[in-house]
Amino acid sequence: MEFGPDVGLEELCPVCGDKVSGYHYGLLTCESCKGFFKRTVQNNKKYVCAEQQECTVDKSQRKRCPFCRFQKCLHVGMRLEAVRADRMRGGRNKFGPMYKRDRALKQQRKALIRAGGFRTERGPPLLPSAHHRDLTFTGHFQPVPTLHNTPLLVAQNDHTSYQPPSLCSLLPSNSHGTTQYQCSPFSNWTIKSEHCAAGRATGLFSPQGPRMPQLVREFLRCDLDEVQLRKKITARLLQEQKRCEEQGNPSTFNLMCLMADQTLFSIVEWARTSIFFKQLKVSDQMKLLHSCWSELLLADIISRQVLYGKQGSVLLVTGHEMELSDVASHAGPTLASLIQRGQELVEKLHIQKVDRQEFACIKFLILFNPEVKQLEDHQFIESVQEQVEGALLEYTLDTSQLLGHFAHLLLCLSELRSLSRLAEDYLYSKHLSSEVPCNNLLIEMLHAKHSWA
DNA sequence: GTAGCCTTGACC
DNA sequence: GGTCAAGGCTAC
Repeated sequence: MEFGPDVGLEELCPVCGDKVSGYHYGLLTCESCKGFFKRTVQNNKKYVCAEQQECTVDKSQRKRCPFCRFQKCLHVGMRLEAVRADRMRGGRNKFGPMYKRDRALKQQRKALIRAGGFRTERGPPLLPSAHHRDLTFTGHFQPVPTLHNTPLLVAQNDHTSYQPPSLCSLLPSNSHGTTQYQCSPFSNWTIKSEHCAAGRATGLFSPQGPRMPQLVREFLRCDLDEVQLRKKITARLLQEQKRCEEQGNPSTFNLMCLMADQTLFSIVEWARTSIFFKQLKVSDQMKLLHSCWSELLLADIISRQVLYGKQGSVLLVTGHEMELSDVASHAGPTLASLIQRGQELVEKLHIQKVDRQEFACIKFLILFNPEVKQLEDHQFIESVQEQVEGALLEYTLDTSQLLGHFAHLLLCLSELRSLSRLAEDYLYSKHLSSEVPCNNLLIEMLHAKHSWA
C-alpha cells in the first residue's frame, strides 16, 4: 500500500480547526498551534483563564485565551515530552513510528471510504472474508454455562426494594468536563493507541496472546462481566416475579421488557465507568446514551448469541435458552420480522467469527457517535470515535489479515443500527397501546428520543 | 505573543 | 538525497 506524503494534511487542526501542516508533538496540528505549544512548554508559561475555563478555541478566537488553548492542546493529545529539553534541532524523535502507523491507518480508512464501506448506511458490500482466528484472551471473563431446561427464575440474592432510577440520577453530577484536561488519561490513550506498531517492540503489547492494541485491551477491561450481569438480572427478575405473583402471573412480554430494562441499567453503568465516557460532561453523556441506548441493547443481545448462543435458540441474559421457533410462533408479524432480521445478523457475525474484542470496540463505536446533535464536546467525541476505529481496524488487520473483515463489521453495525430503530418503533407502538410496563428506564429512553423527533 | 517561513539533522 | 518533525527567526 502506498502512503502519499500528504496523508492527513487535508484534515483540520484538532485544537483550532485551522489547516494542518503536519505532525507536531504527537498529532496532526496547524503551524500556529505547533508554535504555541512549543513556546508554552519551552518557556514554562503559566496562563490564567479570565472566564470559566471553557473558552471557545477556534481559528478566529485561539489568541483570546491561551489557558484554554493549552488545555485543549493537552486534551486532544499533544505531548509535552515531544518538546525537547535540550532544544536540539532536526532529527527524529521517538514518535516517528507512531506517525507512520497513524498515516497508514488514515490511508486505510480513506481506502475504505472510497470502497464505500465506511461510515455509510447504504454502501455496497465489500468482499466477504472467510477467515479463521484462534484468539486466546486471558482476562477475567468466564463463558456463560448453558442453563437449558432450568427454571426461569432461580437465583437467590438480596431482595432490596426496587426504585426505578432515571438516567440522570444514574449519571454522576460531579463528572468533569472540559476544564480537567491536564493529566487526563485521554492523551495517554491517544499515544498508546496510535503507538501500537512501535509498541510491539517497546513492551506495550503483552508477550503472551495475540497482538492486541492497548485500547482494545482497555475496552475489554471496561466490558460488562456476563456472569455478574446474569446474576444481577436474574435476582431482579426473581424479585419482580414474586411481586407479580401477588397480582397474578406476569406476561412473558412484561418479563422481557423487565429484562431489557435491567440490561439497560447495566449498560448505563458500563458507559458511566468506561474510559473516555467518564470524562464527558453529564449533558453529553445523557445525549449520547439517549441517542444510542437501543443500539447498545441490541448489540448486547446480538453479541450474546454470536459468542455463546446455539443455532436455533435464543440465549437470554439470564443464561436461559428459548427455542427460536417457540419465540417466533408467539410473536406478531412485526416482532417476528425483527427476530428474523436479528437472526440473520447473528448468522453474519457468526460466519465472520466476530469475537469479544471486536464487540467491545463496536459498543464504543456506537456510544461515541459524533453525529448526535448539540454535543458540547463534539471534537473530543469525534476524536474518540476515530481512535476506536483505528484500534478496531488495527486489531482486525492483525487477527484476520483482511481489510474486508473490518468493512464487514461496519456493515453489520449499519444493519444493527437500522434494526434498533425498528425495534424502538415497535416498542414505542407497544408503549402507546399500554403494553409496556411503565415507570422504567426503557420508557424514559423511549420518551427522550421521541421528544426530540 | 503570534504565526508563517526557514534551518537542521536523524532516518529511510 | 529526500523526507519531515523538531527548533529558530522575524515581521506583525
